[in-house]
Amino acid sequence: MSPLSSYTAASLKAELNARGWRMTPQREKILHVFQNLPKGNHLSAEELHNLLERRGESISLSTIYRSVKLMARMGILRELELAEGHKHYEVNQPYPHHHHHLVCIQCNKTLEFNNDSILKHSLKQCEKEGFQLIDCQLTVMAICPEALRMGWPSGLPSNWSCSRSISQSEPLEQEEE
Amino acid sequence: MSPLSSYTAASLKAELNARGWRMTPQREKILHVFQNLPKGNHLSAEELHNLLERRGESISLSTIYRSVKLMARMGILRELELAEGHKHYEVNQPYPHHHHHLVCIQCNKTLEFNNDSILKHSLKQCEKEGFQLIDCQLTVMAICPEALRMGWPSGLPSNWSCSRSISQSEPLEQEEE
DNA sequence: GTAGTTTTTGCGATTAATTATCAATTAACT
DNA sequence: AGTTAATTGATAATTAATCGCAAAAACTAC
Ligand SMILES: [Mn+2]
Ligand SMILES: [Mn+2]
Ligand SMILES: [Zn+2]
Ligand SMILES: [Zn+2]
Repeated sequence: MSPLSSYTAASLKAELNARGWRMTPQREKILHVFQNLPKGNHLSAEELHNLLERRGESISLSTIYRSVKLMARMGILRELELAEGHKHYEVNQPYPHHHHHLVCIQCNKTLEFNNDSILKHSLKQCEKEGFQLIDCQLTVMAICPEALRMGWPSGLPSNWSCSRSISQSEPLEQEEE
Repeated sequence: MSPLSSYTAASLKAELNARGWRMTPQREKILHVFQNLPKGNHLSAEELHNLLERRGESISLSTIYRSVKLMARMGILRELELAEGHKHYEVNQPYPHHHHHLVCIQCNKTLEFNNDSILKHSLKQCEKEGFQLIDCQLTVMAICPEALRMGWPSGLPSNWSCSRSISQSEPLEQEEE
């Protein structure tokens, strides 16, 4: 099984067993949900729990938490810290399907984008320091067009109002000494 | 006050008052701690609280939480999601002092590194989507040399063991169709 | 500087996400 | 089929962070 291909129920079982762990219907269902999740979607433990509940394939919340954590540690899922106070998960698609996230800190709208050079820079830094790269996540915190149209930052109810954010017209070419 | 310079107690007060908010000894003390924090250090709310406690300048934990959140929203501090289950803060040094983080997911050792092109890529993506950039954080999750020497992943007690992490010898040049 | 107004603080209580405990169940191996 | 150890589900516990409120303090205008 190539590290660039997707997990199947069979390959998940194989990897679990190789570590002395077990395949279960719960783990298979969870894998299935993530494999069929439309591109650009992310699920929190709670959301995954509700989704399965609605489908009549209920799994206890404890098991949900345990499973996504395990699958993240195995490299099957990616654990994301977006801007909502809880973790989100998605299938971990290694290079070249690796992507990053643009998040509106006002409304939590999240867009994905591909950029291979970020992985390249991360690898370079790892090599320089003798680390072994596992994953890299660029999170771009920004304000979406909708929030801008609504008058961000002044026209907003006790929310973000950054007055010294990095200017979009800042010079960006030269290296600092 | 240039957006590229550091905040002083006076400029903090000016910015607070401009928004109808108030300067307090608590906020001044917290600013002072971050301004004198050695490069590469980050503080959680709890750690900041303890640090001030030890110096005999005790501030209630509620106020600590409120203050760092406020100063992050003002753009004075940067709110970091590293690998420890709680937020860390550092002074927000805009370009060209902007930096990113290489984190060992095994021991939480954190190294900083500069890389202007990441900010450039983030800006490009923001412009493409019509967003206004506030901050961007590349978090590189990896295994440090120490953990590797200890035999990661097999020689580790019920911890991370990614078998399909992005290989360091993967081809990285071509674009996907 | 004093008074008035509004924000801020400190305390305790509260929420929300996640983890721990443990008996009952079940997957894997022989 | 029987043995063994991992896993589940239910519940309790933990932890980071927020909330409500009365007292204290900062700004503003006299
Ligand atoms: Mn994604
Ligand atoms: Mn830093
Ligand atoms: Zn938005
Ligand atoms: Zn380490």
